[in-house]
Amino acid sequence: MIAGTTTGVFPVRDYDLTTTLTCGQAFRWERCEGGWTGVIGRRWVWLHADQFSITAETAEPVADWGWLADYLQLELDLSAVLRTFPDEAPMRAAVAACRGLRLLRQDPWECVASFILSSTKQICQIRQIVSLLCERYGDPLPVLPTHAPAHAFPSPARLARATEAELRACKMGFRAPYLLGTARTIASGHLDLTRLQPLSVEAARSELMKLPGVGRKIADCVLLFAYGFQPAFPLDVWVMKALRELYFPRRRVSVQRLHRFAGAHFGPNAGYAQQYLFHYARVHKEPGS
DNA sequence: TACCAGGAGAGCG
DNA sequence: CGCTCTCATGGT
Repeated sequence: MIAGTTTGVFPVRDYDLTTTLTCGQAFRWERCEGGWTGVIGRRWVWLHADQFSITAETAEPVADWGWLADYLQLELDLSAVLRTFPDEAPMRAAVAACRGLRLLRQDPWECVASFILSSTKQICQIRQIVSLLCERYGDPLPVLPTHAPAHAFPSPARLARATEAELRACKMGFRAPYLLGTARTIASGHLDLTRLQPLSVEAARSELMKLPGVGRKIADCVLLFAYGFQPAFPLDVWVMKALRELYFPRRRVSVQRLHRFAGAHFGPNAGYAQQYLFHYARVHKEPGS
């Protein structure tokens, strides 16, 4: 006898589901009937939230909701994280603008593959590419009646069997050989993403940067969004611009110096602070999504 | 139209 | 080293 239910209700505080799912850390969530549909691992799920709880509906009975609690980081005390941010005007403004923003805990392979596709792409385009990739190479998943078909994120082995031309047809352009090379490296067992968690952040970063198409920035995204390494501080064009304007006005500052500043200035949850600065910069300077 | 987008890697001096 | 150029594609 299998105990299980297709509906889970989880009490939360300070959790803005919409901001969390759309702030540029994950690329697969779609608006649906006042909530969001997406895929976590090999499970399709429909999420909706009110002020006090998040409700999840799945297509198949769930006996243990740990996978969802882990992905959404439901047990994290956000206020404790925010208290570690430096007490200063820029961070107060960012926190005020991003109330309830959380960091997810994503699958490392999906995260590294997605961010390889992210380089010099707008978030809406990354979403399109990832969507095409899943549609064409991901296994179909059961969904609730009346919902659109859903697919798992394609495995490294599946993408390793594709050709560069086939991947380019998913509109990823020059990123195709990077994704293919990384898929083949993972599929061959030459690099095992499941063995990075115990490493130091520096060691884990240098492992990730062995993958083609993965430099410092993408490695830091994976360290932060998939493994939860808080010293990881992805420095993209938005965050660099924000740091320069907020902390180094009218001065020329190298990327290396920005990294050193971030590591020293933002405290034990620097990665979290980074995502607040990223989203703050985008919502205040970008008219569209 | 010109410029930009959650960059990385190769080639240069 | 650090700098510049290229890579593909689509949005603004």
